[in-house]
Amino acid sequence: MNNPSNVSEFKSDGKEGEAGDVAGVAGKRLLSFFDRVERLEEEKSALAEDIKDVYAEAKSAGFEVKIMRRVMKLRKMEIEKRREEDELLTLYMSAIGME
Amino acid sequence: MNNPSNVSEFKSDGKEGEAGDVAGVAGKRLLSFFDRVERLEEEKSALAEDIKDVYAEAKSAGFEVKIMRRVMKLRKMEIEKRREEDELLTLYMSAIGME
Amino acid sequence: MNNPSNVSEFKSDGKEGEAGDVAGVAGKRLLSFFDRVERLEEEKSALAEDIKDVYAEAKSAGFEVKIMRRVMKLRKMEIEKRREEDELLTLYMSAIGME
Amino acid sequence: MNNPSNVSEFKSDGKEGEAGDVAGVAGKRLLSFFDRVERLEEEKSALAEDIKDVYAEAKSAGFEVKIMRRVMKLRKMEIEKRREEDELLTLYMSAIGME
DNA sequence: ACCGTGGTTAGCTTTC
DNA sequence: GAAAGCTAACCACGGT
Repeated sequence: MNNPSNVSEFKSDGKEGEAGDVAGVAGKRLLSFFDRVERLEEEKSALAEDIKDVYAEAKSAGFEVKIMRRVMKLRKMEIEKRREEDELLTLYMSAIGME
Repeated sequence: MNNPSNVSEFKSDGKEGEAGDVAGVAGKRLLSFFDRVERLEEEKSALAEDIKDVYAEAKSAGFEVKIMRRVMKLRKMEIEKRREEDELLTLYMSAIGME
Repeated sequence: MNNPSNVSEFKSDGKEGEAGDVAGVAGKRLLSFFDRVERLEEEKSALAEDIKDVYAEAKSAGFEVKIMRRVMKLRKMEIEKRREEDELLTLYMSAIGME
Repeated sequence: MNNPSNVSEFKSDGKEGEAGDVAGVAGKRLLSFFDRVERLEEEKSALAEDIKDVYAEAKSAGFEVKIMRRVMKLRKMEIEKRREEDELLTLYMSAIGME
């Protein structure tokens, strides 16, 4: 996309009026995307906070956060590995014509 | 914490029976922390997926994701900046006895 | 480092003469770092090329590159996992005072 | 390549004996490819380590790694640009019969 | 309060 | 031209 028609419609504030007044309907659409992303990121940050809180709680219960994080990482790696093995199997099978 | 009493109770599988059978109640507690973290991380990942989806949707609507991400970053910085300014303002005001 | 003494010595070409003429000896030192990095990156790129070549050779021998890459990935993950497990064990041991 | 004759010969461990005992010579060939790739990737990783080390050294000499990476990027782009210009020049020259 | 480390994300490269 | 894999920058956390 070398000369995208939507580019001129990017705007970051409302100085020229309501979003969309200038550039047409695209501004509104874009704004809606931004709002959705912003909302999702807020929720995501909240979850990150929650996770920190759990670790803090565990720490004050006498557990070592550093080790716990490692364990979690290992768990994740195991899940990943299993998933990868499954995918490989699928690949094999389709390669030899089974499905 | 040089010799934490709970450390010896870490275990990663159930070979010796239910968590806690061997090490007492701490193992159960620890396991519960792990599960809570895992659960939260799954939700967090799901949200990350959602965000990616929104960007993908925006892209197929003709917008440039790269630019959009920049805008989101700026938005975030502005919000952050405003928040800090407010805090500073509050500080000054309380310093001179206003509230 | 808020006001690093070396900053003014960054320069990317030789318009003002030999590196170091202006800023002193630091320019020469910096240039030497750049050259070393550049050399290493060239070697690295060459290896990436070699790897591509091997895959190409395997492909023309009738093997499926896609699957081969997956196998390599899995191999790598297994090695990583093992390493991670070892490190975790080390952490455990130091946590309970063994070494 | 829908039904490659070598596919059935993929195997990831040695349970059935030496690679190649079962599937013939192809297994050995494949294994050799894997080993070559693995070897090259190890060398590549080692170089990546070396590069990191150089940056670390530069950092402890008071330079800013972040800026240095930018400079390297620019250098690379310039080299690339020059190369492309040369190619274009060659093309033009051959187009008008010069060599 | 800073530094170092580790994890996440974005951009780039390469593949299909 | 889209999709995936790789690499490098960024950010946040924990430790000192």
